Amino acid sequence: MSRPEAYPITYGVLGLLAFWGPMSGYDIKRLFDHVLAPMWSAAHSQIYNELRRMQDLGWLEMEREEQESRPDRKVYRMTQAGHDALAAWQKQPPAILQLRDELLLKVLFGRFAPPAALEENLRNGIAAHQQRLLQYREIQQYLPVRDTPVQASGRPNPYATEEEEDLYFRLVADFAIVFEKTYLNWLYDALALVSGSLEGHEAEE
Amino acid sequence: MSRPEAYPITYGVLGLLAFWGPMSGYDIKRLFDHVLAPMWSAAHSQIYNELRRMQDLGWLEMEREEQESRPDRKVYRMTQAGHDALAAWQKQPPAILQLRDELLLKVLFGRFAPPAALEENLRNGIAAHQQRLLQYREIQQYLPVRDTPVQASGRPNPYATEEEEDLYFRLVADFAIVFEKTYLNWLYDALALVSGSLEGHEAEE
DNA sequence: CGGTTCATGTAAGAAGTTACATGATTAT
DNA sequence: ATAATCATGTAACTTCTTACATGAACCG
Repeated sequence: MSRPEAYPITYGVLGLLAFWGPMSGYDIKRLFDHVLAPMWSAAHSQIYNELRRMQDLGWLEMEREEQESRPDRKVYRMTQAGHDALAAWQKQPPAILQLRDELLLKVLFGRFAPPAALEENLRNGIAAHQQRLLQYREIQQYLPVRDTPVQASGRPNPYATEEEEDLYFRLVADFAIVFEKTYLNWLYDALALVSGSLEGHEAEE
Repeated sequence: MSRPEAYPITYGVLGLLAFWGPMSGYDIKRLFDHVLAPMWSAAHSQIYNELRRMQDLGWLEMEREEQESRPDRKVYRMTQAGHDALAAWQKQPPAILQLRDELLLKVLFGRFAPPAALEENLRNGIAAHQQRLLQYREIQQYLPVRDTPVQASGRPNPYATEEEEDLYFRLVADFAIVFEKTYLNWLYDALALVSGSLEGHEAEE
């Protein structure tokens, strides 16, 4: 076991299955887009790969649901080995975050940017991150609550607002929001320094 | 030109060459580790690949410096095409940041963690990011200033403290610091919620 | 005597993106 | 009409990490 058999993205998929119960790759892709992205995105191709990988590892079982006029749904369900793997992953130390932000890289070498270019990139960054902040605030209001009990063939219900709330989802949503605020405030400052313009803005508390 | 011929990491290397003047892959690796990491790290193998790629693109010229008892140094120098490429890159819109933080993922699925595991991961995260904050504060005090004029065979001097300071390096260093502070404060809160312990800490202003 | 620095590279694998591919249904 | 949704997959490529490989010099 010197090389790991699974990777962060694998456990992202596994965690969603653990939380919401059995579902198809297509369902997982939608959850990824709503719950994990933009924190951690995944293409559908990658999700299907991870599902097959975990099936091979014995962490998931697949059941084919036949449908008329549409491709069969392949519904994946965790095995005991899958639950064990998820818990074992939680005991391993995570890699330390690398930001790898292209905008930051462009600012770093801003000395070599045509004057208008950096300013435009900063403005676009502000627009994009303002939108994200709004997105996160919406997610925060509709925090996911799993169906209880989870049913075999039931579709996941990511946006139920009643029942118990998950402390951990709340924590991560909070982080996403403070991060975006911090980033936005820095972007405003950077833009002001670069362009010497811009008066009022609205990210800080 | 539907597919790009170069990528963020390519311009990371190119920007360092633009700033500090001609140097070898080995020199660039050291600069990466001090200036860009932990914001954006690169293995030496990757840097050597990027150098060859850019040489093929005509963005760099290589000159071999012979040495006794050591492998030759290959010193890379930017061409006009290289300068043009760097400026052109600055005009392209950057990809929006994805955090992809494994610790965040583990917190998100904290419900499936053995109680002590999450707490330990949070504590280790705090230690790691405290160390980073210190690192960034040191870097901030020794902000890089390029040699003027840049000399053909001169070794780069990343830690000169006299002469003009670069506004953009300062901006990025500032961001790194506010980011680490924000993250640390969140980690403290998360740990407090998860473990119900921990009184005093020292990241907030 | 052992570890770090100097200096370069190859190879393999794992991670992630984008494009290609199909085809019916449903909503605007 | 046409776009989005449902539903799955393959292929190609880029990105990034880790391991393998060599070998002298220098510092403690």
